[in-house]
Parts: sequence; structure tokens; C-alpha cells
Amino acid sequence: MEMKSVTRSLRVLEAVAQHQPVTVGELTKLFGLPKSTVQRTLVTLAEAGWLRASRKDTTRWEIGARVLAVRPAALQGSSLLAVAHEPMVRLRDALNETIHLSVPDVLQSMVVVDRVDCDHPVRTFHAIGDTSPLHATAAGRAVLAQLPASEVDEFIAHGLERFTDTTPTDPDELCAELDRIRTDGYAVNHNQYRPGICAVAAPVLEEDGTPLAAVAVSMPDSRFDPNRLPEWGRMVADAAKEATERRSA
Amino acid sequence: MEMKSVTRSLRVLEAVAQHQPVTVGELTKLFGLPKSTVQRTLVTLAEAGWLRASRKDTTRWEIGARVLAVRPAALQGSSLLAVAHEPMVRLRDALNETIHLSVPDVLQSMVVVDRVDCDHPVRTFHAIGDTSPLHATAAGRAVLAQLPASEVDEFIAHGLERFTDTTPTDPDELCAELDRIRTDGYAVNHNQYRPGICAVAAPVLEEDGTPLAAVAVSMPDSRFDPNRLPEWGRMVADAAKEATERRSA
DNA sequence: GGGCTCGTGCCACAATGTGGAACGTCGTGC
DNA sequence: GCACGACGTTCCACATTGTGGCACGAGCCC
Repeated sequence: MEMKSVTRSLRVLEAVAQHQPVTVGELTKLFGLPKSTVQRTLVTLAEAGWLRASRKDTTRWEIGARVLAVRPAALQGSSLLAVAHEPMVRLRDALNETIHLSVPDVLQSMVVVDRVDCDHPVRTFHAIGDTSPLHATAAGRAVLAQLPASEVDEFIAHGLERFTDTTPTDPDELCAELDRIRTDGYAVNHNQYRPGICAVAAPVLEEDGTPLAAVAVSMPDSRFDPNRLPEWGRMVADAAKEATERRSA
Repeated sequence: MEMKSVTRSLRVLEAVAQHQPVTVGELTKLFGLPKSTVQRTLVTLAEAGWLRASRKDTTRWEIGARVLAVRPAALQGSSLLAVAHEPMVRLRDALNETIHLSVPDVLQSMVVVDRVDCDHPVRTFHAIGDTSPLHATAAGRAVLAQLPASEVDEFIAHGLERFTDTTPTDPDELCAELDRIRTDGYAVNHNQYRPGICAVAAPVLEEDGTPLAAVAVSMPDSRFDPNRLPEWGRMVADAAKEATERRSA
């Protein structure tokens, strides 16, 4: 509730990132704020280098280069994106389903950081930057399963929100599933977050075993075949493992 | 000069990115600001998801995953970073020199977005996020050479700053060099920006021919061999071309 | 050419963020 | 074991800071 202008500026920054390139008017509608306020915010962010006027249309704003100075820190220095992309493309080619790479944020949510699309006319869609809860998705549970029990307990203590009627909201149920993930090497989400969406995921690990990210293949319910699950699980796990290995190379 | 708190918050964000994980005290020393102000800024940034308390030491702050949701337009769409990394690694392996990937920012500077290090005890160092002027570096001129003459003129009109005694500050001289780059396919920087640093670069292009980025190999003066220049130029150009092709695939 | 929309600049007002000072906690050394 | 110092955190009266209504100018469409 503090630093109103700062909070708002950051929201504007995120909005520009999603809609770029964007005009002052579009943002005023989006936020319901006075034009002059939005305008001042944009100019300030631009002066700081985080935003810039678009080259083609100077009344449109887009993200500036300054954010690039901050990105590597968020990715722990290593080029996670670069090393994970290749295995993700191969996985997409093999399965023809959309592949996502997500990183955990403060033990609360997963953030999508990279995506390789499939060419099905009907397919799942998560934008880069989208967040989802740890306990309700395959990627989230793939990460949770690699955390020490104390941190899992801490996360559970915050409560397990229900999203669909199959969301695991019981701590014991969740822990049992995490055990299964550790033995099988992959996590599964069957309509447990967004109805009609299924996913299979595996973790990318740091040298010390800390989960750094998760590779996930997600698809509409209609194309999810439980019989092929072990095979798909193995393939996703292989891709994640390859990313892990390329990272330390 | 406006939005003091916003400007300062962004500076703090950058400082955290550079020094993470960092404490309140370290930042107060760095900025010379009152503890309470820094503290409030950190909490605000954390509430917005841009910062988070370190998991290991909760009094230390680090960059949150949220920043990954904000990507510059240049990196939007197909992942430039991901497709360029592989060719860059091969180039590094072949030449054993540090490879950089940079993108142009608003026709003013190049920003380093990826790096593959070599293992020489003495080597060049540019951090991801670093900027350099377009006319004085190999990467910058590789990009300039692909721009329409009107935009080059516009850039030149802003003035060509001198950095060393070989920096091209004469417009005609620069344009002649751009011609050479177009015919040879690679740009060279021989102590024209930072004394003692040489580089060879080639552009990564968009479908319509707009320069999107540049791949550059940079090395200390002492390891720069003019005789091998055509060979190195061809290799760098090949790597850049491969990135261009993989991008559209 | 008049009316509309959109980006930009201005300025009086008060809501907002400021930073000094006090508090709590941990670790250290006497 | 106690006093001290270093550090992160909280509080609050003050005035500096950002706010947003308004007006201007440019481009566009009827």
C-alpha cells in the first residue's frame, strides 16, 4: 500500500510488455487513470531507459533495453533459456504439442519464461510471463518434488487453493503425489488447474539439486492419452535432464 | 526530473541485480540514502514481485522472476537468444575467443544480450546489459551497414563521438567502411572504441532484411591477427547467418 | 472546414513519500 | 552474563512530491 507511484509505474511497465507497442490512450483505458498521469509515468520510465518510443510509430511505446541488464540476474546468471530451448524444440517436434519453460518465484508460483508452439489448430496457450500456482500444475509440482520437506511444508502452510474438483488440496494427497513424481521422474496435471488442460513436466536442476525451472508439455484434454503417459513422461524428463546437463557444461 | 521515487526505485532494482543477494545496509552505503527509504523501496519492489527475499538469508534481497515477463521488443516473438546461442558456442569452440550477441537500441547504442566465454586467462569482458556506440564497434557497424541510408544519415547527424585515435568520426570515412562491410559480410573493430580491444562482427537479420542483432567475437589486441581476418570474418558471418536462418525456421 | 480524437504541457493543491529517531534482535567481546 | 554495537524494521510530523483537471496543438474523418 505504499509507494503508489512506484507500484503504478511497475504495473505500467508490465502492461507495456504485454501489449507493446502501445499508446498512451490504450493505457489510460486499461488503467482508468488520467491521461497526464499515464503520460508522465511513460516519460519517466523512458528517461530511465526501461521504455522507449517505437521507431515506426513514435506515439507508441515499447520495452527498452535497460531490462536486459536485470534479466541475467533473474536467471541466476547462466543462460537457462539458451540451453533449454534446443531440447524443448526437439520435444515439440517429437510430440507436436506446446512446450513451456517455467521458473519458480518465491515458492509461490511458476512464471512462464519460454515457449515452443505446436501447430495444432486447437492448442493450449500460456503467455510468457504468465504465472500459475505451484501445487495445481505439473510444472509446479515437478519443482516442489525437488525441494526439501521443510520448504514443502512451509508452502503447504500457506494453504492449497482449489481450482477444479481434482486440484490436490489435501497436504497428504499432495505429498504422496510428490513421492510418485520423485520415483517416476515426471509430474502430471490432469485438469487440476484449468479445466480441459493437461500437462506433463520435469524439473531442470542446479548443480546442488535445487530445482531451477521445469520443462512442461501441455495439451487439451482431448489429446491426452493416459496409456502413453509413461512414454511421454520419459521424453519430458529426458529433455529436462538434457537442459540440466547442458547448463553445467 | 520527475517521479523521484520511481527513478530511485529503478536504480535500486538495477543495483540489486548487480550485487544480488544484497542487504539493506549495503544499499544504503551504495546510494547514501537513509535506511528507511531504502527499506521501503525494497519492500515495495518485493510486493510488486520484482524483488524477493533470498531463500537462504532472508535479510538479503534478490531479483524476482517477475522481471522475466518483461522482454524488449527485439527479443519478442521467436527467441533470438535461444536460436543464436548454439552457433555462438560453436564459434567460441572454433576460435577460443569470447563471443557476444548484441541488439541495437533506438539507433543509438548496442546492448549486449548474450555471451559465451573463452578460457584464455586474458580476455575481453563485456557484461550482459552493457551498451556501446554504434559507430565505434564492430557489432554496431555490422548493424549500421544493413540500415537504409536515411537512417544511417539520421544517426550520423547526432554526431560521431571520438573514443580512440582510430575511431571513425568522419561521416564519409564511416560510410566507406559500411560499404566494405556490405561487400565483405563482416565488420572489424581495431582499437576504435576501447584501446587494446579488437572485434569481428556480423549481423543477424529479420525476414525483411532489418538488422536484429549482431554476433561478435572480441579479443585483446595481442591475439588479433590481420592475416587471418578474412577467415575469421567468414566464420563469424556464417554463425550470424545460421542464427538468422534458425530464427525463421 | 468543423468536429473529433489523441498526444502533450501546465499548475494549484493536497496527498504522498521522506528520513530522523526510536525500537527490537542478533552477535560479539569484555 | 551483561553491555555494547551493528543491523533490519517501524513510526510519524512535515513539506516535498506527484496528482489530475484543464487547455493547447496536431492529425484525421466525415
